[in-house]
Amino acid sequence: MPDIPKKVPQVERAMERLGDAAYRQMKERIIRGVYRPGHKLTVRAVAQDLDVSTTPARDAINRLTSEGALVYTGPKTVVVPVLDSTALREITLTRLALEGLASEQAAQHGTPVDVEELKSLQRLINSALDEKRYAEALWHNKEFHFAIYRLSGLPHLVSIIESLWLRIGPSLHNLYPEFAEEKYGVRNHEIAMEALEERDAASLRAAMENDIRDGYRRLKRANQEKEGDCSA
Amino acid sequence: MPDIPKKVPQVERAMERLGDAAYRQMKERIIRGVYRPGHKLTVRAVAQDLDVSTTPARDAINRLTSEGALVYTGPKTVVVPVLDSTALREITLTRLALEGLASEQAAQHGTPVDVEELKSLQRLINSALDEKRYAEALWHNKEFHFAIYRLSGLPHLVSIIESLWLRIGPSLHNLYPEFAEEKYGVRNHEIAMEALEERDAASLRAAMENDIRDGYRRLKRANQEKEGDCSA
DNA sequence: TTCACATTTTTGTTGCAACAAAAATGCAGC
DNA sequence: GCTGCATTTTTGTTGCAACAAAAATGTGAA
Repeated sequence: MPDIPKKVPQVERAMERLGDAAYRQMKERIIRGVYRPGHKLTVRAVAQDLDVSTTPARDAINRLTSEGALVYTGPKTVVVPVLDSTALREITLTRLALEGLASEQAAQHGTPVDVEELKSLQRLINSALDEKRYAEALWHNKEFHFAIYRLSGLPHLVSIIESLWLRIGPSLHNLYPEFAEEKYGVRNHEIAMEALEERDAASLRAAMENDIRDGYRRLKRANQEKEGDCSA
Repeated sequence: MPDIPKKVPQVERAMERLGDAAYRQMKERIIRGVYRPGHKLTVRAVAQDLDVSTTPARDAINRLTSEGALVYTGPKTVVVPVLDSTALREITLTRLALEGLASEQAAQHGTPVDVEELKSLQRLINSALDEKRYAEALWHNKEFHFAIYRLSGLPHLVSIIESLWLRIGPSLHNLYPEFAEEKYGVRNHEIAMEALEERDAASLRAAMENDIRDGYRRLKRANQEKEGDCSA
């Protein structure tokens, strides 16, 4: 008898599986730019962070890795990916295609109720910006975009777009300190809402594409400055 | 390091983790349409199938699930998703955007060597079709497409396209019996190769889009017939 | 200092057992 | 035949420990 009966831990609550919860929380943190690009993630550290055992933590890390949200830099080291300017450009290109498509489709399904919801989200963005709660502004910005994309009625597309946001999320980290000297994309959002109201697919797509390009420039600049800091 | 120390990592070849191997094999089977849509997957069955313990099997299933390649139909049941005509259309729409983009970019980077490789792949497709080895033809067809997409130099984009193929893969299962009365997309492939040779981005994109649309029609028809069988 | 090497620590992986819950099965009663 | 309910079987989840391999650290020499 190699093993003595082990003490079995009982988990009373488990509506959501621990692995899923860990995955979801990690995902949210990555999209929010909580982790600095290059940050190393270890199974045990994540487990301790989220207060679960190693199994769900490893589960979450593996899932995020096979989605490209995390990457291997060595046989035993998973890190939050560092996007160079090439990768940033590539993802932006893909975002333009996908989020442009979603916007176009959304224009055909939007209702006045949806526009109201967007306006409400925009108010949240504005007040967060006014009070310099940039992380919150960024989060509401994400919700604004996805509220539109969901209107497309194309759930597969939306989930793929989400995986793209997962990849650029870490770059937002560099944005935090000196974020948003000017209002972040407010004008584009206003145009987008107007276009949605008028069911103008081309305009909505253009507005969203503009917003994406705008964010891209901001991100590129922030990353360049960051690289400058490191090499200097 | 020009000098080689005595403790050299002899086994330089990547020791693949069991979880990764399981994931990769499952992925390949799904893309190839080995599993019938609706097929239920259990941890223990997969483990026995791939001759690993439950941990790597569960790992693979979880990863595929969070990528959308498998879906939950109950709290404890993961199945190969059944695509209805709406979902099929949505994925095709997304494929057109993404694979169209990849094709355009590929046209700008293709070399004569690449064209030769494509021709060689096309020969494999043709001979497989001639000898009615349809599964093989389908596989080479996938390689043909991705050989082009990889020329785009956009690895993120390619990996996202792969996740889309993962979602339509199961539908290919319905295609197997009466597959390919006519030659599958041969004409489109020929045009694509010609366009690549001439670095004609628009033509290459058009050819690939045509191929996708062609496959879509075929798939739609096969699925309808399948549904007809079930309800009859 | 810097480099190379040996030692220690950290870390991912894997198999397994026990549990809880879902799915399958049996069975009685109609 | 079918339906509803209780029982049995199947199944996913989770924590854990042992192991191997990689990373970190220490050490000493030039």
